[in-house]
Amino acid sequence: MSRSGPEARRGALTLRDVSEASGVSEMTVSRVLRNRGDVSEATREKVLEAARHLGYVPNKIAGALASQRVNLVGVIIPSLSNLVFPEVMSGISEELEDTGLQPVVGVTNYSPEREEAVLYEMLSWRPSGVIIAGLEHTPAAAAMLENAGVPVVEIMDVDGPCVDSCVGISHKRAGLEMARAIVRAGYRRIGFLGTKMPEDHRARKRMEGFEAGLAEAGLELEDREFYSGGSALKKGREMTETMLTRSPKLDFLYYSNDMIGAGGLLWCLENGIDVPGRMGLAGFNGVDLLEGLPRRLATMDSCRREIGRRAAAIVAGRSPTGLVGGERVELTPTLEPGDTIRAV
Amino acid sequence: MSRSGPEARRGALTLRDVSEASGVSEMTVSRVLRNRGDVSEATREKVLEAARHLGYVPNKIAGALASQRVNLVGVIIPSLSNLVFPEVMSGISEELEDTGLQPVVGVTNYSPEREEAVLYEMLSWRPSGVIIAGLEHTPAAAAMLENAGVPVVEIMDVDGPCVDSCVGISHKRAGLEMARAIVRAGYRRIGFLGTKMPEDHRARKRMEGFEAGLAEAGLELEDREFYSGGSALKKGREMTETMLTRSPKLDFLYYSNDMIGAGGLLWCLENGIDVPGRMGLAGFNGVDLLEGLPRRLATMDSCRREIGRRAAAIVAGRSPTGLVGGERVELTPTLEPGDTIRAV
DNA sequence: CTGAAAGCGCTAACAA
DNA sequence: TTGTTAGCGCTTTCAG
Repeated sequence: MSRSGPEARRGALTLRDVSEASGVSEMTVSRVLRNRGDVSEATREKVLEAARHLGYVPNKIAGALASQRVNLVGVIIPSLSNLVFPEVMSGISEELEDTGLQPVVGVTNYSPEREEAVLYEMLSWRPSGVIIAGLEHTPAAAAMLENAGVPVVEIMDVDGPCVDSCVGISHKRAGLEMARAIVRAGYRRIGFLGTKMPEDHRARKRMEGFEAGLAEAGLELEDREFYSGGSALKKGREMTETMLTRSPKLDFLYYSNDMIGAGGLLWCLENGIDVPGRMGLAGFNGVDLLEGLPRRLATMDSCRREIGRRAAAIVAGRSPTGLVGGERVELTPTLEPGDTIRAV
Repeated sequence: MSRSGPEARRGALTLRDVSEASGVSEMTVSRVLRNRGDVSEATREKVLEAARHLGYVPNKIAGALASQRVNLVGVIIPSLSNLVFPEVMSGISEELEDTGLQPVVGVTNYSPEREEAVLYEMLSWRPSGVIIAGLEHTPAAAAMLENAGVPVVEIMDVDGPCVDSCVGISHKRAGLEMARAIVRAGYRRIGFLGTKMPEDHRARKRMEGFEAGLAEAGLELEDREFYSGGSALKKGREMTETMLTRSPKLDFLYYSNDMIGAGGLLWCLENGIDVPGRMGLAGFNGVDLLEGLPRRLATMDSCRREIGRRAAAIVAGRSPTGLVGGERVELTPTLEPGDTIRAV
């Protein structure tokens, strides 16, 4: 409340204030504050002292306008409550740490229209790069990405064309591999449980890949169940009960994410179902929550942190490949069979 | 890659480009694009058409510098993986939705130094307001907040003095109430399990309040255990086992968050411990994951979404109180006894 | 309803 | 090593 001290004035402090207080020209003050160019130690001290004393905070808006450089990287993701995306963010932050770049997050709630709006808003701040989840965008959003004039990295998914660079895994392949492992383990009557969201393209691709994998063995999904909203763990239970009531002969349940898979696992154990003997289970993502469950749910690691790191490296111009854009990085998720798939 | 179309040029499009393309002055183009001032329908159409055609994205940096207004609200939180903070973010986003303001997140990883740095960075973009978790800051950070010249809302906690406004719950009180409920239910030999982080002031305050509540009944904590890092669910299990091995006579375990509490619950159930008869359990936060567990863990709702909403309302100048800063909003968490505290 | 001029606070480029 | 001069792209203000 106080607004006291030397800063009690309309508007924030400017370089000029520091310049006057230190008796050094604005330009030199600017240099000191940016550690640019040669400045004598004496002057440097004077300036720093004055700036500190006044409590000067540089105006990056003006700086950015003048220098045409913005140390921001826009990161556009569907959700923060998904658990997966905060991990991607960690990877990005880690990699950006000592580059001087700062991530700025925008959340779309899996809505293409929100994505378009968020992207527009971000680009209007002229960031140094954009990292955006997914390969599917509205035409307008795609056009913006196309014309952004800065590195654009589409992450999470590599099943499709990308605007500039992409880093992710093939969700089709992930589904396919899981299906093969399941078939190999001898399961034959398989159900799928997932999200209802039509905009969750990656979950959709996993299911498609999964079905393709089953098809190789002449199998088809025997049942499906979808949910939206609410506690995923609870939904996992409920869906599992629903499905097994409807299709009691199933011997495997493939969940589109670990959280509902965990719910299903708990339900099966409580109901005395022999897992993985009578019933096999698998999820997707490799979240660390699984480590605390009574049994380790089979899953497939989605390489989230690594995806974040690699994407950030590209934006920061530090990609190990040395390329400057137009990169396509496909990471390989590892199957973690856990305790819920029979050993072959 | 392509950089094709009318935008294939160095640097991004400017108002001038739209002006030239539409034959309307820059000033009027600006008015159209901001819906400001009266513009004839004909002119408006021409401008919009040209802007759309070119793919013009306004430069907010220049706009902000000229207008001295930035539609950004800085939000500074300790972590994104904590589950709690994404929910606060949702509350903030919801409330800001139709205000024209946009939240920008900064993450501190519970480090005061990081907080200071993140705050500095944010303020250098001259946001319209700041929402920051916690009441404890470095002196420099406190000074920056003090002199920010915009609304500052400290959230999550109200146990202490705040710079401008604050919205949260009393964690001391939360701990106190929980202790009373536990004592009332007849438990007497109580252990505490929590995070090791010395910078988690709210967890610390809950523990202090909890001990004060026990003291009212002439009780003391009989044992404590702390963790850091790793899967919280798993840590909850491990700590529970450790503690019950060390102090087998305990009859209640109070966890500093729901996730480790859930781990503890699972461990107890698997080990045939009668919950809540032989052993009572409680966590904190009221996360919806609890709904999917075999038994409902006792917890206390931390009002996260509401905290986000109220804080955002203050920043947006929409607070129901009509005050302009200097507000102190204490929310009241509700105790949810679940199935892990004996009925009285 | 539309336009011209001035300048937001800073930095690039050049001069001293 | 330091200072001066021009803007960055937009909006404010004021004049038509």
